[in-house]
Amino acid sequence: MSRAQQKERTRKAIIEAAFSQLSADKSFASLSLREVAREAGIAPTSFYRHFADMDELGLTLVDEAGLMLRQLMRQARQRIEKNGSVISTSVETFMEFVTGNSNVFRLLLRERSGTSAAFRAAVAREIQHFSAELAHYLRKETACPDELAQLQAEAMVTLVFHTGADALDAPPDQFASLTNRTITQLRWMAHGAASYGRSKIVKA
Amino acid sequence: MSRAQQKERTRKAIIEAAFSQLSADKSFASLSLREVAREAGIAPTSFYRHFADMDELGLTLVDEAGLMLRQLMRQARQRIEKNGSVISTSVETFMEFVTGNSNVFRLLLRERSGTSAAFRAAVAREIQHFSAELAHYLRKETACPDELAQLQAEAMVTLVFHTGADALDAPPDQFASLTNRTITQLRWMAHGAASYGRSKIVKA
DNA sequence: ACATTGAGCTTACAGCTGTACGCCAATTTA
DNA sequence: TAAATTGGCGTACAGCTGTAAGCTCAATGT
Repeated sequence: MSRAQQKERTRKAIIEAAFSQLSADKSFASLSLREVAREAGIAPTSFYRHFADMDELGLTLVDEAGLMLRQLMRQARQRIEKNGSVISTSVETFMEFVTGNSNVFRLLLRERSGTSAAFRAAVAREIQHFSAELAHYLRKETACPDELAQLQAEAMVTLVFHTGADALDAPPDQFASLTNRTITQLRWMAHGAASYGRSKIVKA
Repeated sequence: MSRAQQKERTRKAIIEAAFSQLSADKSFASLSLREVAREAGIAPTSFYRHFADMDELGLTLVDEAGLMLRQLMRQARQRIEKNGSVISTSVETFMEFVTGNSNVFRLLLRERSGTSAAFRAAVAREIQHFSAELAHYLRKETACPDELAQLQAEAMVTLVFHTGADALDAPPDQFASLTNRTITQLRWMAHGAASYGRSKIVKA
């Protein structure tokens, strides 16, 4: 095996080790370099051949998580084109992501309000992409001005994210209920934005 | 000074020390018993005379934060009775709380998705009180069924909390904009819940 | 063929952590 | 007044942490 290949392989092993150690009881902040190295099967000091410090690894994890979020969006896009309903499809797809990649979601959820400004910014950027994409669909569907669509999308993403967080602590038999409640909230949002926008235009 | 008084005093000192060490870069999880004891002016081992461990202190802090949230609600209630507008008054009052007690808000924000299930539950309980109170007002104002009011209130609280979190990283000159955006979102929510509820009844 | 590179290792150290143990001294109780 | 209680202290220890220094040795470059 080539040298570069091998290096990339252990780099992936480190990333994989870090992700696998995240859990409901263990955040990235509570991970130690030594723990990660142990899990990855390398000596503690070998860690430095790949990352300058844990922060650099953390940012890589957030990027990785962001990548998964994009894949999720692609998946949702396909479903929307088949299914038609933007809201329910988006929420359901997102909930599948949360339950299927709960540690990845937890990372985003926690670092969004974590102690590192760089982490917070990185997560915010990823979420921003997410809501921009949603705004795009809302614009297509409701033909409302860009700014309104963006504000609407941000609210929706906030609500969906929050529901995802709730799902992490809820028994699985409540997932359907959580999903439906959220769909209702988003529908209200869509209705409200549409009618309130119109009434504002009428008033003006 | 009586023994009990003195004990209560150092207990408060510990709590105060913990709160004062929280910041944008330091979460409760990254606080050490020794640091807190140092700040409180006692020996590390004396800490145990007041709390079994850091977790117990943490739960006390969350309770304390919850108390402040209740005070905030009382304040908002008074303002609403004078001012009249539930939504804008609530949002503005909340934003004042966030900027004036940012470390307290940060505690709630972070522990809401933290690594301790007990902490998460404690924070969820406090927020639940908050949204129940808001639901009460929504019911009075829009005369909608309890369940709808509750769901609506939860969405609103979610949105307001999220804006509070954003405010922590935003320059102060954007607070007004953040506040207004949120107010718009909540108005949409209220409009949507009202009209969608009606249309559902009409359909049935 | 030889020199260079670099991923990974071992060893080592200083600094921090939580907390067990036992003492002191002042308040409280009997 | 004597005894008991208890908040606070100092000492001590084991366990963890990040990381510096230097070695090995296989892949790479010339």
